[in-house]
Amino acid sequence: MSVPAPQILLVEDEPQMRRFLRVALEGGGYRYLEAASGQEGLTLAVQHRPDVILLDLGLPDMDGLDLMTRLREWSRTPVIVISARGRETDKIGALDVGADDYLTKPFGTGELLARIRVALRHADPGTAEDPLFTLGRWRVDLARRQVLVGGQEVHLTPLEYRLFTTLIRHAGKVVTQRQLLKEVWGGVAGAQPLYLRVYMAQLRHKLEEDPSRPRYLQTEPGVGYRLRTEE
Amino acid sequence: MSVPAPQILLVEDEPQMRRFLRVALEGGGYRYLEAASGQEGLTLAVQHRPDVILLDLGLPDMDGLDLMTRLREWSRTPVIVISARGRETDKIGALDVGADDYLTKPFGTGELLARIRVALRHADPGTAEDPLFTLGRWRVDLARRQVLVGGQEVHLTPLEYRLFTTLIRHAGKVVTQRQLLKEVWGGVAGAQPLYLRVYMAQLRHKLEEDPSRPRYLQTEPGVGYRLRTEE
DNA sequence: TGGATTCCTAACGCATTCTTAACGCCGTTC
DNA sequence: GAACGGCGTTAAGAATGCGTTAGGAATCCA
Repeated sequence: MSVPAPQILLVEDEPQMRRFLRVALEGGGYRYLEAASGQEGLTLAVQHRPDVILLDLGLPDMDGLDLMTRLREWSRTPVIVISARGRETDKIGALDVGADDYLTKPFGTGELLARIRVALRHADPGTAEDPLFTLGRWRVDLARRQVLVGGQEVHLTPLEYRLFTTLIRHAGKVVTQRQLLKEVWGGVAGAQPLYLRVYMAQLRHKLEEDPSRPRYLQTEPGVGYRLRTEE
Repeated sequence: MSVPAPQILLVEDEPQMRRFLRVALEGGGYRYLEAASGQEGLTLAVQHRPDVILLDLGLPDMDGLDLMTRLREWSRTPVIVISARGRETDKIGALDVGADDYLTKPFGTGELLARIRVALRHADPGTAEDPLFTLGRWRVDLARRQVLVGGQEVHLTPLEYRLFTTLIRHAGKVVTQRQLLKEVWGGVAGAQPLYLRVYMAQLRHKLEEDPSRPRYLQTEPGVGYRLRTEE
């Protein structure tokens, strides 16, 4: 399952710098967006909600700090300032109105990309939802280690849970007994096919509507088991 | 009602640099803590849980990147690297193992303080959000380190509080015993699952209505513990 | 330095979970 | 149609893990 690449907005008036950074950013695997003025920068920030903003302070139409202030009124998107001004008061001013980092030109693209990774790391937590596996009335939250049947939580023992999630990982496909024993019991000697029968029965009792006629937890006689995914 | 000043841990072997930064940090209104070696730094980080860590990479007893890696196993405390090494590869390496910022010596104290403010801003995820965690009759003010049960304040020892807030940070999810031991005891060797049983029992006695039938502080046998969030 | 708090550790009883065995059912084979 | 193999079911003992208590060690603070 592929997540779209993070999008970077560059606000910079010098065409030469834009070309340079465009190559660096696209080479780094990011989606790239550019604005040549502060006004355009704000507009694009609203429209595209980039994941990181690179901001040159020396813009023709408005002061960079003003732009920061106006941006921070509604957005907490990480901003990395890139500037030719290396004076300490410039840095302090930018950081204190809400910038997250400050790079003085000239800088290496490697460092810039590393600092972008830091910014993305900061923005990330809480953005991602838990991946859910759903099937019929079942809802499995692998991150929470939680199994719901029709909204009702069902408690699974460690072995039951491992057996179940192993089948989920190979959903739709037949998993051989040998493979299940290896993945669930960890290749410990003495693991017998009998275990599978016992625990599959327990899973069916806890999860299936009619355990004697399993709808999803199906047996492939002589081979193994399979989690049926479609009706 | 005043919140205690943020605490900064400086890990730096040169006494001269320590003196200089101590003055700067205390002058900036921060509580100050120092370590002259990497080992001491890790120990103090575990014991005092500073809000920001300033780390010199050139330590005598261990490599700064190793320290970063070991710290990141259990903590997300912002780390600002201060280093005499200004090579780009040094910066990239440090940032990619988890550092949040990289300052090359010499630097101005004004810039350092501004970057500390940025780090503190990042660590406090909800300036506009609710710093309160509520669940049932519980109210936890993470900023003030205060726990209320039905309006009544309940005193927790440092370890109890850390264990509790660790579960809160992963609310709803199962936290494995290994992970809890790492995050609460700081990966110190000798931490045993027994500790968890003892402290979970204490937490339940202080927080749960019926400690023998916990409603929120739940055990996942063989796996870990979980703070239940929904009824 | 003394007192109080907090932490670590051991021991015991209880609950859950795992393992193992016995038995019944079903389909296939000879 | 009897024998066989594979599977499901149930139950009981064994093993493991968990909760609880308490006392001594370590630490902190005045």
